[in-house]
Amino acid sequence: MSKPTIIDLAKAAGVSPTTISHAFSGRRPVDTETKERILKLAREIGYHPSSMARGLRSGRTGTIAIASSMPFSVAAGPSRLGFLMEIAASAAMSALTRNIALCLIPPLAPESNLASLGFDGVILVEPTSKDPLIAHFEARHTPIVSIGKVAGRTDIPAVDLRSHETARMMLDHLRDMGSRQVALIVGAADRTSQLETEAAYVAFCDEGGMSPRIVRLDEDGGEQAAQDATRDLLAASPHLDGLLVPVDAFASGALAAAHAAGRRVPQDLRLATRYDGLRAKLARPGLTAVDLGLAEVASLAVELLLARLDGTPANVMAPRPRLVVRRSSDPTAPAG
Amino acid sequence: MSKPTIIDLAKAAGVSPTTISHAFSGRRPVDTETKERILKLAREIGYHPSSMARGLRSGRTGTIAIASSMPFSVAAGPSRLGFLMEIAASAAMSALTRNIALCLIPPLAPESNLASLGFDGVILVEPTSKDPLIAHFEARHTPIVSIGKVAGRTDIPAVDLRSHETARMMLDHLRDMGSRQVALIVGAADRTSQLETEAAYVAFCDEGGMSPRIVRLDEDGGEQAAQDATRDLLAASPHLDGLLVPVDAFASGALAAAHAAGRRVPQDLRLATRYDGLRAKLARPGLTAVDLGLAEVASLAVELLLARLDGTPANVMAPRPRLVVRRSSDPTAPAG
DNA sequence: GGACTTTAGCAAAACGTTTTGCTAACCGGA
DNA sequence: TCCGGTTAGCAAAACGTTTTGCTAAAGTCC
Repeated sequence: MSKPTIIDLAKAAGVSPTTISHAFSGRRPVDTETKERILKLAREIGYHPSSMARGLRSGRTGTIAIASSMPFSVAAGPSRLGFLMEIAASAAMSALTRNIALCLIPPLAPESNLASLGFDGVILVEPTSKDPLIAHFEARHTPIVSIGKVAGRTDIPAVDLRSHETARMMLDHLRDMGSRQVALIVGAADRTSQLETEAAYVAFCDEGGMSPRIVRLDEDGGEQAAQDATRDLLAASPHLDGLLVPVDAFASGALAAAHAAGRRVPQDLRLATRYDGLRAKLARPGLTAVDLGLAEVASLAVELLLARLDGTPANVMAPRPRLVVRRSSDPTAPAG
Repeated sequence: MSKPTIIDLAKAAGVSPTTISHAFSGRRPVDTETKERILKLAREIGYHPSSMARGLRSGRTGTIAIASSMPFSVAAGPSRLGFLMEIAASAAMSALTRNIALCLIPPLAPESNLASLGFDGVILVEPTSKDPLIAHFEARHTPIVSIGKVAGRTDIPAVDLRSHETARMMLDHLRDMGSRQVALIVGAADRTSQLETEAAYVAFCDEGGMSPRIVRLDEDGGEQAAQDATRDLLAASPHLDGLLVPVDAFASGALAAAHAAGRRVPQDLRLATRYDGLRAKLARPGLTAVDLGLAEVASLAVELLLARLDGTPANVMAPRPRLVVRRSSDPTAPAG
């Protein structure tokens, strides 16, 4: 006996398929007693409406996707995985409560294979402005929303990650803790979070009369690249006493370089990073970081996408970021 | 202009829909020249076959799911997230190369909402033998494969994680490094990996004339529970000089407790854990762990599920686990 | 130059829903 | 008794594919 269809159920209940459909969808009134009989019977024979047949009729697959185009070494390596997956897990929950399945599009998915899959919409995590995934889905008329605004693309609804505010919060904190010469180590891609961070940093330097020192690293390089760059930076600029390193993998590398160079953290050199993931928590000393409220960000992104599917998109703000102070910047912070 | 259908393309190419279908699927020969014309035209007008229509006809959704029933605090908290997500990311890649989408079923998904989603099959990550997810999908006739065998369920095709071998490898290593009294701290659920680890441990103790000392912890407790339990354990058994702690979150806690109790790791107390994730790498000292080859495990699971869908399931072995020795057990291991 | 086989393609019937009229029965009011 | 309105339900047409026979036309063999 294969899966029962709406016809089987209709026969069993002695009504027409139409009535079954209405009983489930509620789009037309059905006699209460009949409806209950139908639902009970459905449970008994194990009937579940076929998502494909429904989708074919309604034009929706009931499936959305989430993707990040980060380089694989950053995205799938341990460093970025946390960030992306923390979002994905929350988004999946959020979607599921609306009877929508969330698919994972792995980084570097060969475009050709994406083609045949049908998603109602897609969430892009911090795409760059020229991201191939944007082009891909736009060509396919798949609605996009992004987590983090896309530079120059105001037409893509986004959850604003407040990166300017986040950066400013960290910089002010470093200053309050005593740093007078802060450098910035950042990824080279033109993600909005990095652009806004740079802007906030330049403004910060301006106000404090510092000369800005920005190091841009290829995201592919990961921890090791950051360690090398930081070694050189510290050698060239011995007066540095603060380091803003938004990418957590880079922060790990910077911390290692600081140790190697004999700088005491946080006494000689204060460090802060953006994503408050496992890396920040487990580093010694723990890395001062920012709680971005990713669970809520993910929920907002799902809601935003659904709103977009219904034709009423409206940009939305991430929850206010919250500084998590640890020993990498504040010697009085609790250990652990 | 809405999405072009096979009919539009057929008209444009001056052939019947049948021919289009064959041109794409290759199930019947089509004149090479005609086929090329069709494919070219398809690209031009932006035709993509509808996955739903296809699915409706063929009975496949082209979507598989991956789920873990780990308690949320363990699964979605930073501790287990790495393990699950490392698998999920690889599985997604693997599925995508076969034109299949991988959906994420978040831990603790309310069953009611799972109901309406149609998956061709599902991969369960280390389910317990009485896992509600198993019951759920079996009731729905959704084919299941699991990563890690399911105790008492030889009918569920599984990727054998070789947990007995893995445990033995770690125990032998601890002995070789000088441990004479090794305790085991393990999760309380009846996952095969834990059962096999216990069995291996008991056999190991037997051979070496040790009296086994097993602490079973509720997986919900996370790092803190492990820290508390380890504190008590070390106080009660001061002669302990080795600790096998397969769950990496527990291992973090155990390490903290060891430090707090003034035990030097690895000189007084050697420690090993199973999953070689961020935790093991970042701990100080680094935790000796096992490279389980999760990327390959995930691929195997996808292949296994696909084989099961085609009716030819056959259990399969994970790649041979590989010990990653770090300072938590071997003082001569390289730092970092 | 027949009798086969191969090749290239078409028509039509599924697949399991949702949606859109439509009908028949019933109700209350005038 | 008739009329408008409500209620409960049905029949049939989509939705966009894949699949199964079928038909011509062309090639192959003796």
